[in-house]
Amino acid sequence: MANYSKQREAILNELQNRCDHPTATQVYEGVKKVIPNISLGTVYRNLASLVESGEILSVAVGDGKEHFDGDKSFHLHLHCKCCGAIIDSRVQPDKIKGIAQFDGFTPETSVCVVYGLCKNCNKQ
Amino acid sequence: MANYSKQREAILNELQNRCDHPTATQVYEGVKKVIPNISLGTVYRNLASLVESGEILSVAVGDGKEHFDGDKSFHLHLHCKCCGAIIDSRVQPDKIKGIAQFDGFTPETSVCVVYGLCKNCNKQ
DNA sequence: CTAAAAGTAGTAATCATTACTACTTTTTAC
DNA sequence: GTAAAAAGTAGTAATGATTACTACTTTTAG
Repeated sequence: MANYSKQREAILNELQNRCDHPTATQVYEGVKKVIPNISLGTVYRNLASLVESGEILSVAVGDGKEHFDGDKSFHLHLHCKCCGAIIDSRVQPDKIKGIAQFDGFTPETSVCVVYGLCKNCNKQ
Repeated sequence: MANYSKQREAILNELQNRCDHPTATQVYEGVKKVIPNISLGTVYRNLASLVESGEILSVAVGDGKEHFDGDKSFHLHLHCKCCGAIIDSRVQPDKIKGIAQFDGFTPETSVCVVYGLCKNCNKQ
């Protein structure tokens, strides 16, 4: 079977055993406890391939870093522009504008991105 | 009045006169036609302050660059993982999962981020 | 078992973004 | 209007996340 390595498995495990949205560096720090001499490049490569294969999600909030999420169920990400926290919210997407009353969060703007293949790239 | 400069005005203009989602560098290239010796740092600084003041939106799709959007009305961003295109869609957010039939786009995953202030930062 | 394929560690390079400094424009107070 | 303070800018250097590269190790397929 392709795509096996204990590094890849440890990275996926690390991500599924935590409920936050770590960056590549944070995943690296965590996995190091299991595989002390793992390389940061290996973490980046495997995270990218796990996103590609749909096993994890990539969350871009605009802080210059890519964050990763092991929870693939649909939920909103509340991003605090002050402290940088990323908070999960189970509010349905059609309620985005009325989100204020939930989670003690004051929303200002929201951006939704759907990932996939456009018409042209589909043909190829 | 604070916050005035012809550079800032030209940057806002550039963004509102195009219907795509340019990066800071692309905005820089465009504004250069009006103000040839504008500095890239000035573009970054003003884009950040325009986002801060809510005059434009920042769109992070996870390609390592920050994109900007002069259209503040709510709409989805369809991001093609193959060619990198960012396509606007007027599909309502509660229809995200049924988006396939629109726009000739094949969706795989979607991530929504709401920007604002969390409970703790609200208090300060 | 053994050669090809895939994956890895470690390091160097890339590139978007930010920081910094000396200079210019705008604002404010008289 | 004018002069000092405040805000903004150009240009360059620095930072930091991510990617590329190379020699080496592990896994897979026959």
